[in-house]
Amino acid sequence: MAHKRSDVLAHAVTLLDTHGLSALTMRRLGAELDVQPSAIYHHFASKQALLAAVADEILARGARPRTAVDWSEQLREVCSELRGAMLACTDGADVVATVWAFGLGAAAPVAELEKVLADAGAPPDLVAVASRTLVHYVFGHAFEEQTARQAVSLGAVERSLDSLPDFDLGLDLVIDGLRARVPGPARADHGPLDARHAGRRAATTGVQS
Amino acid sequence: MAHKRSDVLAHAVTLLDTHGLSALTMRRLGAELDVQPSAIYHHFASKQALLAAVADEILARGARPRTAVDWSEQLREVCSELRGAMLACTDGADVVATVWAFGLGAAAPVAELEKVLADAGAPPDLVAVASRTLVHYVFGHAFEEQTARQAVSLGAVERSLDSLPDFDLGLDLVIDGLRARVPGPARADHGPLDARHAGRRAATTGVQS
DNA sequence: CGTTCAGCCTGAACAGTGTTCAGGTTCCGC
DNA sequence: GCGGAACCTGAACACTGTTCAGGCTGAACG
Repeated sequence: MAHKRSDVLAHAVTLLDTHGLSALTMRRLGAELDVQPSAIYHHFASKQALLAAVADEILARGARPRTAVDWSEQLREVCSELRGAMLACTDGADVVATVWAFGLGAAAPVAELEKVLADAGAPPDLVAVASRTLVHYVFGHAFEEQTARQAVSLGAVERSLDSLPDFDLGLDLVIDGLRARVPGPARADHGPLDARHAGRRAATTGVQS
Repeated sequence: MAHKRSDVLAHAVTLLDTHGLSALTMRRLGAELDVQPSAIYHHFASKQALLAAVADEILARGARPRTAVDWSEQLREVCSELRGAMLACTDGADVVATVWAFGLGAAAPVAELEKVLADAGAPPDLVAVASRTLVHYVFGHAFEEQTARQAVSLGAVERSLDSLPDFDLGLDLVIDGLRARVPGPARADHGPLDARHAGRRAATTGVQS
């Protein structure tokens, strides 16, 4: 029976998650579908196009409902969802970040960040800079965390996972810098920003691995 | 005449700069040296090891003297040098960021950032988080800028280069967020941080391309 | 002088990679 | 029944990083 584009995509995501990016080969994916490698080119113009679709699928699967009203919390929500989606799939950060960097896909989160910032009243320059700064941070952090995690699981290094920099703290660094530049009603009702971290950490770090 | 390891490395960097990362092949590098591809393995254990050496060489070539005394300006100096070094070589950001992400090299800038922050009196957690946040930002920004630049030069997209987010502004975002968390004598003698950007931009953006 | 030995290299091969293409099915709607 | 779209085959092309047995060269040593 013939496969549809969505079947090929689903198998590609499964193969990526179970055996990693290096196993996501046209030949291996073809074998998984009981099909010649060349058959995949009927559904995707190139491997890059396949990977772009995989990246978008990873993001779609990690979607979570939006509840925050404050713009700084909205930024945190988007970044947290992006991070969770990438970490939920083996080599997800690598795939998503690469696809986005080459402008082939994975553009939704950035657009969302831009919208939040624009609605908060940030000037256009700041919207562009801040959304990219945030996304660079999320990509870099997730990629590093995922790389380190699998380096440990492969027994290459015994570097403890707890020593990885805390995601929320770095995010707060950028958001706090942003608060001084966004005119809107930013909720800055916290003290010297110390105690509130420990409380939120467990909640926002929603990784299912 | 026999080549030394430094000769191979120098030719590799030249090849990378003139024809890009995709041209940096063992076979092509061998041809450039009038040598069989396998001969390179006498100097470098693998292509990854070669790339790690190339990344360190790119960083070494971009070294600039340190003059700042204030820790925030020191951070800017290190980040600016890192950015300049990567942008000065074709696909430099890609090579350096990848090598660093896999822990194979390019560790010097991060160590330097950590030292500056520690000397400024930042607590250990913050040192780790902030240095990584900064380096993620610099890598992400440089990679995106370099990718966009060569996409334009190849005629693929007509996206204007001026619309790229400003490097210094994003850096200030992080550093300002940092200022509230570092106890030391941070020079925060500026007003609503508007006019000073335009003045410094031309000076710090030291790209020689 | 001859010998030794490390450093450097050859040339062929291996096991993969993404991609292309002419041709061949299969199945649905008209 | 016919046309045509969707899907697939199987072989090939032009690459990639990497390995390995063997050969060459030049400097140091006795």
